[in-house]
Amino acid sequence: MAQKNIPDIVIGRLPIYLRSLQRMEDEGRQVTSSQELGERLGISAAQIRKDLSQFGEFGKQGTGYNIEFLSKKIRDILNVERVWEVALVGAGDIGSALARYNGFNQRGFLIKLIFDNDPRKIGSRIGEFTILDATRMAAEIQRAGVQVAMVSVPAAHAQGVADQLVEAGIKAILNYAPVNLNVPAGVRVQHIDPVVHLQRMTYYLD
Amino acid sequence: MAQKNIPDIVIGRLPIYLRSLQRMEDEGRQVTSSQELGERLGISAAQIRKDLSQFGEFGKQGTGYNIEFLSKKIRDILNVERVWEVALVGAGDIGSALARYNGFNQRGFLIKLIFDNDPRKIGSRIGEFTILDATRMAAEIQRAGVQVAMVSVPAAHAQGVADQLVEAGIKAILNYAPVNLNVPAGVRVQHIDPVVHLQRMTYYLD
DNA sequence: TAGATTGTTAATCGATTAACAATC
DNA sequence: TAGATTGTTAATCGATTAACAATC
Repeated sequence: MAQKNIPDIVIGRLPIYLRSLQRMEDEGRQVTSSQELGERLGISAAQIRKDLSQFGEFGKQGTGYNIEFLSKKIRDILNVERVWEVALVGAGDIGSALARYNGFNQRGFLIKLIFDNDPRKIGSRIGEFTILDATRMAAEIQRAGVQVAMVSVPAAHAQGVADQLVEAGIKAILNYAPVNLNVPAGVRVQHIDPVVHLQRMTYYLD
Repeated sequence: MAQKNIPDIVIGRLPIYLRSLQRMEDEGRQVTSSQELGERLGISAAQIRKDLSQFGEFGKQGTGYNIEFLSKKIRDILNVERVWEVALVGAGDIGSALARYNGFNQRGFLIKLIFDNDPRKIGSRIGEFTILDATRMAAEIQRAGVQVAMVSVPAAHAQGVADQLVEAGIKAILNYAPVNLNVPAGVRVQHIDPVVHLQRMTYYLD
C-alpha cells in the first residue's frame, strides 16, 4: 500500500499511533479524537490529522475516529495485517531475551529461525526453537523465504552478519549491535542501542 | 555544558557520532574527517560539521578531526565523562538481559538497583545484584540519589512505575514497556519498542 | 440547532544542504 | 606551494502549526 511519497518521519509515527489505539481498544473504548490521541502521545492534534490525511479520510467531523476502524486502517498501511516471519542472529543474553519475548507473536512477528556460531549453543533450544549453525544462515533464510531479521551479535561481527543477511534476501534488519550497519538501497535498517538513548538524555542532566 | 538552545535532534546525533569515533579509536585510527564519518553513518558531511560547530571548533582545516580529542569533547558535551548510576525496574526476561548486558558498564552506565514486585524474585540475585522489593523503590532511589532509570515492566504497570520514579527524583527514563509514558516537564523519556521499529520497516516491504 | 471535530490550506518554523573563504 | 578540509553563511528544502470551511 506504499502509494505516493510519504515522508519516512510520518511512517515512523504510525506505529506509535497504532500502539495507542490498540491500548484504547483494550480499554474498551470505541471512539477517539486527534486531540485525545495527541495528548496521550505528546504530539499536536494537527500533526496527527495531517499524517493520517496522507492515506485517506478515516474520521468523521464532529465525532472523531472509530478506534477499531482506524486501527485496522493503520495496520493495512503498515503492512502488519499479516504475520512476518523473523530470523534472529545471535543467541546471547539479548538474543535469548528476544527469543522469549511474547510481544512479537502478539503483534504479528514470529521468530522462525535462530542462529549462533558458538558450538556449545548450536543444537540447544530456546523455547520451542533449536539454535542453528550460523554457517547455514544464508541457506536456511533463503529456503524459508524470510525477509526480516534481528541481529544481536557482538559489534565486531555485526557488519559481516548484515552482509550475509542481505545476500540471503533479507530486506529489513533490526540491529541490536552497537555499531552502524551499512546496507544497500532497498534494505531497511533500524538500530536499537540503549546506551545511545541514555546518552541522549544525560545531556540534559547535571 | 548545556549552553545555548541546541536542537534536540542535534543532541540525538551526538551519541551516534561518539560511537563511531570510539570504534575508529579501537581500530587504532588517529584522524578522521566529516566526510569519512558521514559515509560511515549515512549522514552528510555538512550536517556533521554543522552539528559540531554548535559546540565549538574541534577540527583543523586540511586535516580533519583528531579522533581521541573529538571523542573526548563529545563525551563532555553529552555529560558522559562520568559514571551514571541506573535503577532497573522489572526483572523479567528483558530486565534480566539488561542486568547482564556488559555494554552499560563499558560505556559509563552502572546498574545500581534492581526492583521487582514478584515475591519469588525478590531477594534472588542477578549477577552481583539482589532484586529488591518494588515497594521500597522510591525510598531506595532517593537514598542512592540515582537520577536515571530503566523500566521493563508489563505495559499495564509502566505508567504507575514511571509516576513513582518521578516522585523519587528520577530525571531520565529509558522505557522498554510498549506504552507511551507521560511525565512532567524536566523529566526525559526515551522509548524502546522493537515492534515499533519492525512496523516502521514493514511499510516498505511486500 | 449548537457543538465538536475533521481534512486541508497557507503560513510559519526549523533543519539540511550547497558553496566557499579561510587556513592547515 | 597545492591539496584538503574546516566552520559558516545563505539558500533550499521539508515539517509543523494555525486557522477555518465543511459537516457530522
